[in-house]
Amino acid sequence: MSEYQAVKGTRDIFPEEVAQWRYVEEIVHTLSTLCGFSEIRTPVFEYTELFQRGIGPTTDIVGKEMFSFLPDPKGRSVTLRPEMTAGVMRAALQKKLFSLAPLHKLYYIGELFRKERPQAGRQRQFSQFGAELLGVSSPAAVAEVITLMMQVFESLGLTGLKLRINTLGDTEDRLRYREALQLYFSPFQEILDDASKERLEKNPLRILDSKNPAVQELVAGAPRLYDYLKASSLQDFEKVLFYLAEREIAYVIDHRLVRGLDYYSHTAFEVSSAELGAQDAIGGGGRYDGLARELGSSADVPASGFAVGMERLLITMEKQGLFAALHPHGPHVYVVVQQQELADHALQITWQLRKAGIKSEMDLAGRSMKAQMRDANRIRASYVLFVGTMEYSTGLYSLKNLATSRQTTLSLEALLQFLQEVAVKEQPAL
RNA sequence: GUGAUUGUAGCUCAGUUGGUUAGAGCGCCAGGUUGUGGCCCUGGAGGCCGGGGGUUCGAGUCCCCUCAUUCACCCCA
Repeated sequence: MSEYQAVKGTRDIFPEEVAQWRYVEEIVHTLSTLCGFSEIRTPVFEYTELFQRGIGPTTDIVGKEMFSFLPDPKGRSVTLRPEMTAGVMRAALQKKLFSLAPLHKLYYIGELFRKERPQAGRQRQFSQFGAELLGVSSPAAVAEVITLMMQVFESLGLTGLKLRINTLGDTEDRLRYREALQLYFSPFQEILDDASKERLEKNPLRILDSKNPAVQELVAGAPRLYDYLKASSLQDFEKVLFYLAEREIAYVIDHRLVRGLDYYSHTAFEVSSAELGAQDAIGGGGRYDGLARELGSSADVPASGFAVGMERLLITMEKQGLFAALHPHGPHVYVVVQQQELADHALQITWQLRKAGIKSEMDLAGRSMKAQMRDANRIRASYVLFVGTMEYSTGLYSLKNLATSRQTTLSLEALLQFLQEVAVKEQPAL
């Protein structure tokens, strides 16, 4: 074991796996663009207050999971971003995007940081892709982001995902419901665990998704938010469901789905994967009409969005065998040199091939021909080009197809022409 | 933050009631074939047995501490 290892909760992604990431990222870029979203990249750290205000001081993320530090003794505290939405909204407000146009559709792929104990599907540094639709508040807008998210899953070939959806109503609805909940739970102090008691004061909605069996029994008899929704809120939700049904997106309504972040209102949703173990949420999101005001905006900027955990997505895809067809190919040509005196000549040819756009490789360690051949085989080269005294003197080179073991002798010009032709045929873009 | 789990070669793992120089398979390197790979055969390299302390004539094996891993809780992607 080496002296240094990756920091707890972080990991390295080696080339083979990077190919999987690129494949997924490609689809995210393509589909997001197709749906009219443009990419935004924001800093990995922000002033700590942004998250405190944006995510909410009662949340676990802000309460105990942030990596915060002081860049200089007199400086303001900054925090490695634990989620994306607050930063994106901040950027949009700072740039005064809404004075240019009322509506903005942004998407992102980026790294996040949360100080939690690592476990299956959970790291301290992880990645999410997501989209934010800023400036409109409507069922169509929520349906738009959900559809994009599900579209990505579908394009990747994922199956068996479960989309749960709920409505949290608007601020008024929730305020009335909140009181009802407090009234209902208050008599059961001895049944409630410590966390639930605290939530009873600060955010009683969160008691609903408690996993404590005793608490769950209570929750079963609790009043339903549904009954406290005003007609317009109910209509709003039903319209969202209508859009989903129309697009043949399967969902289940889950009245206990609350989600941990304070800024949600109306629709909230979550997608889980059976492949994931305890941390089975692969993506989630909702509508957050109040966030902009919370961040100091003088005007309302209603919004909705989603975020998908890249690592969890990749794990699920791996489990479902969706990377099987993804085999990164090696160089097109491996230049094998017979004698070390000819190594420079071989190098020169290798570079000629590369200049002609032919992916080429050569042994730089001065190993035996056998070793070079084995290497060519291992890195899955298509052809081997032999450079020996014979080739050097005649200018005619032997090219061997490793798959068929057939070998031909060609001049350098003919070689380049041939390889360029087969290269376009055999190496389609990723 | 809490609980449990596992640390022996690059990887997957053996290692008997504590007993000499710690093993296998795969991988890696070399040779068999001094101009030809995958298969096969032969050989080789590679281990502070996670780290520290203790018990013992003797510790990979037993005890304590520590670090790390993994899984779960909490919560979330």
